[in-house]
Amino acid sequence: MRRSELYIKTSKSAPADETAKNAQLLIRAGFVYKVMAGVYAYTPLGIRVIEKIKQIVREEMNAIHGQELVMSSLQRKETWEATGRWDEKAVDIWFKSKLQDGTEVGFGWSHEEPIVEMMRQYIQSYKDLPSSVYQFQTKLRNEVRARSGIMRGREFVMKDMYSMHASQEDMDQYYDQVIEAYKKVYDRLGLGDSTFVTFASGGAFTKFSHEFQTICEAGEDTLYMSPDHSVAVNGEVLDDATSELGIDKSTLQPVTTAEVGNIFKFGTEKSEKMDFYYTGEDGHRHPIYLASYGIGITRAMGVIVEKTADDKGIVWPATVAPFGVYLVSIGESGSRVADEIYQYLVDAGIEVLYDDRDERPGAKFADAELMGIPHRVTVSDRLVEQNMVELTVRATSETSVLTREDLLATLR
RNA sequence: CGGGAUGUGGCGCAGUUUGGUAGCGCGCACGGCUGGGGGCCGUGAGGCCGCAAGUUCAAAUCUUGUCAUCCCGACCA
Repeated sequence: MRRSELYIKTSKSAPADETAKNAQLLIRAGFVYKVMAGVYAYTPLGIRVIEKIKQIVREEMNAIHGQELVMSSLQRKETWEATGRWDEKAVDIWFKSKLQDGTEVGFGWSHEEPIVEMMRQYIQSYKDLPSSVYQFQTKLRNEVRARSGIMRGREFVMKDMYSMHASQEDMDQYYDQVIEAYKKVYDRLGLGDSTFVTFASGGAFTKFSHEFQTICEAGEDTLYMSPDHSVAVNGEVLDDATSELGIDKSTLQPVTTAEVGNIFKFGTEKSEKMDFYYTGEDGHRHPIYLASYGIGITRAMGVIVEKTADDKGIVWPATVAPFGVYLVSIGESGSRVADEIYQYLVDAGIEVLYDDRDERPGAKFADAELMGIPHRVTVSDRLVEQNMVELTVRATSETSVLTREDLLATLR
């Protein structure tokens, strides 16, 4: 894409009403637009990152036989009444409204109950199990207080998956498979080294859940970790979990983390409440074992920014960067040759953001760095004389002068 | 929902204490110079000073209300 055709404009200053680093940088670099507190729109640049993250998650969920679908944002009151969660005393983050005929509806903050209600239509026999479905959905949550930029909004993109099983053993086995899939996801997002599976509060249906927590100063949680990182417990269940695991609490050290995923087993409790049963080989009806698995897509995006940014701006891992290359043209012959290089790289399947604007070099360099594109390729008059191009790595500032063939080989 | 702070061209800010006809930087438009780190010069466009009521000859400035935003806390499947 040519920069001259991209409407995005970068800014030297961050908006005064944002203090979160992720929001400041994402707004300055033109990835997001703030609509109101906790609500952000994503620009053409921003959705490229979201789609990259989603695709990684999609591939890993498909690999464990998850089937993608999309539920609705509008939900029925009756769907939630069976489990008592329509009540605002049970769930205090509901957005609710009414149809013109007075019918009450809710805006989806979760899709647990709606998924069960829908799957009931399709799953009746042990032959239909196990099954696992997932979606990417914009969740709407009426949080009393939004904060931390895109890390905790009232509207955010989440991947939620639900698995259904005939037995506890089958659910447990699949649950462990999901943990491994999640680890692959966080590895690919560049967060693997700092993300840990932790014991956390189980909420309404189980005693403990597992959270995927990434060490991040901007996070809201406190994790207690053993020195070898083999045990990680969320502060909210520290006493319970350590006694259950037989661990001396004083050996664990606190770190600030951000929750980037949460998985939990419902067992059969929710199925029983929602009349979600299957007929077994024995001809009798049995409740279905359910588990649920979430990944905050937009939150992960915010965490990546928080963790990788330096004083010049964002530093996207190559796996989620909106473009692989930021191509800078300098001077007249530089621009002419940059046009060629652009076509050359695009034809080779490389995603290039080509800064073809009539701007001074410094402005282009600053934008390349602020936007966090992994590689900057510079084509200037003086490089054209040598028939060479320059490659600069965003993360390390390492610079090399190459032929265009070597450039392509390096980028691949 | 409790506590604190802030709302002034698209963005960042000054002006409010001591009321007197709104200013700076960035950005934007036009012209020129420049051309490897957000460069320079000139000209110009753009503002119901969050909104509403009140005090006053006169309100960005004082009073009251209200809305919004941020931070801390509580909350957070």
